[in-house]
Amino acid sequence: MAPAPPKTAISAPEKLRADARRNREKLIEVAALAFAENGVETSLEDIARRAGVGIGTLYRHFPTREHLVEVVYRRELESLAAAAAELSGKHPPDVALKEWMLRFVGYIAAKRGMANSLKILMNSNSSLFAEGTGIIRRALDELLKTAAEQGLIRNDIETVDLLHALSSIYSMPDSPEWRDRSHRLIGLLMDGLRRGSNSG
Amino acid sequence: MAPAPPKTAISAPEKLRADARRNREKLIEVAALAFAENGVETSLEDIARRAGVGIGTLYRHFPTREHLVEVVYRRELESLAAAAAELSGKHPPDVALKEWMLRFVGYIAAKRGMANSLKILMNSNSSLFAEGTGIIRRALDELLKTAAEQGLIRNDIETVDLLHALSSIYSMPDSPEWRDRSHRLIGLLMDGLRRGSNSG
DNA sequence: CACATAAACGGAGGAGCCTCCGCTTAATCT
DNA sequence: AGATTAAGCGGAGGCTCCTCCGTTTATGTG
Repeated sequence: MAPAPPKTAISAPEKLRADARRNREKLIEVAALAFAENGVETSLEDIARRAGVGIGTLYRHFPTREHLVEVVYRRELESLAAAAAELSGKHPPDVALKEWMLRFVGYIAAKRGMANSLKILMNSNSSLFAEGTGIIRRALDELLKTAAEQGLIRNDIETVDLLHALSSIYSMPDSPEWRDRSHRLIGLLMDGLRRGSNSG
Repeated sequence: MAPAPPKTAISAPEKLRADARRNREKLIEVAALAFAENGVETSLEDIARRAGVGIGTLYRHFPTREHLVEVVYRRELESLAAAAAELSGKHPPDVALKEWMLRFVGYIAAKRGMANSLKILMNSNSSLFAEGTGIIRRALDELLKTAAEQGLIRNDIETVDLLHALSSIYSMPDSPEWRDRSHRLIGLLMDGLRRGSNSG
């Protein structure tokens, strides 16, 4: 029996010709927009068109719709995680934490419309989901640790619990007030986090 | 809030024009064959063609592929259940029971190839699955009861346990011997069932 | 039987999926 | 720089999906 090839090609661009890499990036970029606008059911031909490449090129890079969705999804999570480090460099730890939570919540809210499609994806590739939450958890973990070390927040908080609290806005009705609500939620959480810290 | 309409139109043909009913029946019949041959992914246009109707007619009767699959699936289970009564009329209870088990096993085996598609269907409409197992369970229940009453088999057997034992061939590799194996399995089960009966 | 009419038919058409393969071009070699 | 070549491109083409609507027909009525 031949050894099974890896089940998912985890977006390993490696050695691509310059034009190929350009097209690939452009496709991911356009796809991210399109998915956000119209959900993961958006026509692939449309994405190719908007990216200015032929449909054949799209399919060469991403053999199935799922491949493309997966890469886009991973990108977004990674950039969300990267934002944590970036914010840490620009703000005091507690402010960085709050800012990041705001971004997180915004990201989650944007995904609300495609809940169904996402669930299907997660179902068919649950390792992706596990990986995704791992990435995010580590980012938040780092933010919490830094803030706690400087005594700006308490240090007895479980990262996953906070993550869970934040994720609750996912199930919020799609009203125009979601932004206000989520801001209040984050304010509340920050208050709770500061309570009991050295400085509180 | 308006009362939600029934989620699945449980194949209620009711008052259809004669030609409409004919077409509907023909479509179901052809679809059953096609699904058995090529799985539930068979082209719907092909099914319409083979049934001698236009594609529009197919879609009028079955708005989605799932509707069609559901109706076919239910038909098959119902006819399997009906076979129980029929066999009871033709054979002594224990023979009827054995015959029916053979049919059941044959039916299950036929579905093995489309395990994946079926799982998807079940997922999206689990009440259908529940109903299906209910129908079958009742049929087997009746067979067991009759045979037990006449002292041909023991009476301390749980229907669901027997059903479970029979279903095990579902996971049998698709070898050419599956028929022999399933016959041996049924022989074994029958022996077990007779053991401890009044006549044994 | 003939007529009216609502029910049902059916297939053209627009859109998307995905593959295949002749053409283009970036990268490499001399 | 020019030649070589394989990596990459892209869109035509074959297929399916599903809708829409002009045409046909079953059926109840006079």
